Amino acid sequence: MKPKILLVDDEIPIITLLQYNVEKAGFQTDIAQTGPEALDKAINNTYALIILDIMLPGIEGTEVCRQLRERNIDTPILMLTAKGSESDKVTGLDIGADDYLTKPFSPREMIARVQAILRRVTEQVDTNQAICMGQLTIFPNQYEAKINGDTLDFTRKEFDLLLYLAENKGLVLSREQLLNAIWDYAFEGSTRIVDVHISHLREKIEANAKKPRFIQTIHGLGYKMVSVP
Amino acid sequence: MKPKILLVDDEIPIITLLQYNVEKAGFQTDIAQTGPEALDKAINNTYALIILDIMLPGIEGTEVCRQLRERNIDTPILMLTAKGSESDKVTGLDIGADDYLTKPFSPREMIARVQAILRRVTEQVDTNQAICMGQLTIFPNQYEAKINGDTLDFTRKEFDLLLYLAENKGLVLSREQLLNAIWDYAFEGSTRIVDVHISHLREKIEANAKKPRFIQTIHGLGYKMVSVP
DNA sequence: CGTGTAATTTACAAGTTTTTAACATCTATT
DNA sequence: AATAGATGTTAAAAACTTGTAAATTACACG
Repeated sequence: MKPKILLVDDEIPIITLLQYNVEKAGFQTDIAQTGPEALDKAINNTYALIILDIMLPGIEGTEVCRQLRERNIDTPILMLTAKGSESDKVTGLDIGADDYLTKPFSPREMIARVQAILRRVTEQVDTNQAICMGQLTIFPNQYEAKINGDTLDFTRKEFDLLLYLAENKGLVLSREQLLNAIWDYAFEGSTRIVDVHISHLREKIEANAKKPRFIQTIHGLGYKMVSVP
Repeated sequence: MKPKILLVDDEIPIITLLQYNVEKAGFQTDIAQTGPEALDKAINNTYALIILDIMLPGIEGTEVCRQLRERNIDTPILMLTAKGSESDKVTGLDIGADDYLTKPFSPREMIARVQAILRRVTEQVDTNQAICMGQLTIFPNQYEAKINGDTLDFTRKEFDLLLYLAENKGLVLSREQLLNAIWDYAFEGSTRIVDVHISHLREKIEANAKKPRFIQTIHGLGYKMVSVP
């Protein structure tokens, strides 16, 4: 799906110009003509970017920007400023905009800036490949997992174990295999380490479940992770 | 070395006028008199700017412009148009020109536009982009960050570290990774230098927070920056 | 050459995780 | 149902990691 960009300006000709060029560059658009409308839309939707004029009736663009940041809405913002005065530029960035553009601007430059901002943002998404298992999503590079949107924290061994189970979901893994994979070397003798960590893991990811769901015990063999409990 | 500008027009008197003024303004020049010649030169050389007449024998100026953009050649283009009707074509602004100028024009105005475009382009290289993380905004080019509008001061290492964390926000970065990224080479042995700088950073950006917020410690692994603490 | 600032090392307390060990509970088999 | 072995759970000990203050070194600048 194409990324969606919110265009905020009170002048129809500017909106039209923006819309034409932004859509031509391969984005979807949404429009707001006043500060309150922009706030409302930005809060209740997910945009890839907001192009925000500084001069708006009602609430100023700077104020819209500041209020969004206050609510920890991190959508990248490209500010449009009318004058080239330094003060405008500084205040634009001060309040949490990602970049600014002085009117009049060439459409090409505008698109270049839009893409520069998005490039920076999407570069991160690349590194975010996740492992999905029903309600549970694991983010290997962030040492983090989410269940129904709630973030779960793990200790290192717990996370390594969870990740290994998830990477081999559906397979029965013996304690020995898990020891070799996660503890780097074969523990001598018998140890219950794996069981203890499994127990902790279950406590975290199966908090409100009576029976083990994601992690199943295969008696006499080991453990197995299943994606749809 | 002086920036080089490609002048494209089929009328020698116009070329001469352009050349005289552009060179007087401190640029080098190159000349093309037909569309194909212009395309060839623009593709095989690097110019700071192209001044392109819309009326050309063979291929029209608009077509030259479109073909260049199609090849992802981003050299800024200033179009020259004869009358209002022609200028419409350009103001449609979908052919990728950066600005246009209606003939007849004053040399002074032409130079002003040339310089405006070049300023915009060079500015774009690395000005104003900020990194935004909720209340915290980082200005990479200014060695400065603001939190709720208050300016924070950092030492160089602190800022480098903050910036690197911010650029990789969400990702867990090991001490070794940070050392490689910010200290340029791998420190031998064990050192606590990263921790010490993290401690200083936190003191500055998390002044009134009990628990670490922006910078999280991932025990046994390293640190991770999050935009919504 | 001092002086002041920043960078680094050191040291140790405080904090967290991992492991062990012990006991409770469960499962399969007779 | 009894039993032996396997698994679940918990708490405390051990091992390791991190936070930070203070001491030391490096370094730029007058």
